[in-house]
Amino acid sequence: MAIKYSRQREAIKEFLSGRKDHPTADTVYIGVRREFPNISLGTVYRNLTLLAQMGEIARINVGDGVEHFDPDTSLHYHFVCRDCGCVQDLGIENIVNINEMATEDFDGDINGSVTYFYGVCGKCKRRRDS
Amino acid sequence: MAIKYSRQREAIKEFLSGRKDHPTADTVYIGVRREFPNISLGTVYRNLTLLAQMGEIARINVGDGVEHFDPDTSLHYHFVCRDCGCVQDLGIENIVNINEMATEDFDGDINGSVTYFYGVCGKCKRRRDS
DNA sequence: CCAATAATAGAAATCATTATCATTTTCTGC
DNA sequence: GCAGAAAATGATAATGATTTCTATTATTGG
Repeated sequence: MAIKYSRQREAIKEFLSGRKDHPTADTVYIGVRREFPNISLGTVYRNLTLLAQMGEIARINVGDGVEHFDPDTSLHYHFVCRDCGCVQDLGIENIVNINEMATEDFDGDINGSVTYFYGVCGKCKRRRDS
Repeated sequence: MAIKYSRQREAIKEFLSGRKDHPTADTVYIGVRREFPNISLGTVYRNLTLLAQMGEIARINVGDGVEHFDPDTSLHYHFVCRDCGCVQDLGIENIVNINEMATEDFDGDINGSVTYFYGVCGKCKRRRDS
């Protein structure tokens, strides 16, 4: 099944491009509808899945029951606010040797890991203080 | 809303107790049905949520779309097999200073983190080799 | 331009989880 | 033990995110 161009897929890519807020499929849907008023939610899901498979975007599952999408596929870490649920990038370095550490005393192979951080984001923190 | 004893809740706790396979709600349901043939799946979910809130068990979300439950609430790490989907405990030490590391250059507060490891479990590895 | 094949919109289906509600259990004080 | 209040249950309906289905439309290579 060779992949063919689609304007909707381009619009989805364009919508995500440069974003730092890790939108959900529904957010993408609402956003892209400005340009394609009758795009289908199914089309959004299909293309997000396709783009993730092609490695053009990343799916991130932070445990809030909804899938988020990130145009930045480079290795970096995410923070999730327990107050507002926002998902932000963190500027820390790669956690060294973590996969190798984990492989000790384990009889399978470990080739990946994912770490999420939780707490209160700056905005919610300031709102609490006031 | 004071909590009252319930035989079903005890059976659920008993079923989980000592388990290392991190069952899902459905697995617990099927298991507990041996003793309570007409327990409701809703009751299972309600009690798993309750037990997790009370800190007697842990909910774990490894990104496979289903919630898993762990009677071991101590800090430890989990491995998820990309082949069979099984979830196993890992014997590694606490990843030092990870939350403090992450807090640098971040304007909110970080007070928790979760790390999952992915790969091929021992059983699937041996099956592949043969 | 045309046929083939992939992609779409819209809707229905699926799957995990939660909510509702009438009935049953548990518990507390007599 | 017993009554009554409160919580828990079972059965089922409802929800919400995601996937699948299908007839129609768009893309593409020749």
